[in-house]
Amino acid sequence: MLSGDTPPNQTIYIKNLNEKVKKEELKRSLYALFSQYGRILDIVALKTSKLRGQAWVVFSEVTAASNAVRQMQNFPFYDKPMRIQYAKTKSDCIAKAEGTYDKKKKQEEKAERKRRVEEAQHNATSNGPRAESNGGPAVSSRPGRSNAQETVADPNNILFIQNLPYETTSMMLEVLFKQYPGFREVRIIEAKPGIAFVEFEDDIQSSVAKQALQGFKITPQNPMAITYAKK
DNA sequence: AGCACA
Repeated sequence: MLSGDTPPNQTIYIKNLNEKVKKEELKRSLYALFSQYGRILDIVALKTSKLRGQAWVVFSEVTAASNAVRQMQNFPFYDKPMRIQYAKTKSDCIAKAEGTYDKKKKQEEKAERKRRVEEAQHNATSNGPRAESNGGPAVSSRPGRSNAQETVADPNNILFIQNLPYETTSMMLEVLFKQYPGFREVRIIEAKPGIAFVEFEDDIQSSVAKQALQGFKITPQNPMAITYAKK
């Protein structure tokens, strides 16, 4: 069964984003990463409790969105694999451009959403013999075993770089990575084009570089995918 | 997990 069950839309909806990243930086990075698929008209990201960790990227073409959904699916971005779907509704900026944007209708929808939230809250508090929130044993079941985070490698002072263009040299990578403190060396594997290992002194320093260069494009087709090397 | 337009 396919998981992306929403019909194509020129806007993509991204979740599982790293919530620690500041909004402006997040937008910039998303722009850098996704502009390779087409013209981006808008990026929406809110940090409200309900909307943090999510973003909408509006493309000028549905085909661009489709490629982005497929090709960037699970792309490691700020240490977390992106989950990408088509947006459920048309973005305001599109409706505005089409002249179909109806401000009044929009306000009604917003008021309606708000109403429903308040109603739900009202039901939760005033009404019914609901179990109150003071009795819970605070389910902090962290069962010693790491329950399968789908093979995301633990932090490591060595980074594993994928999706490099064939013509990448270790010198090119060195220029990029040595701007970050703790840089030690680059190792490219002649027999395996497209990948490289970059070593730092410790995993804090490697993490900084990893985050900074995640998605960096040596060519427009090659956003780097950086993960920690396996131990 | 969570679909908005600060």
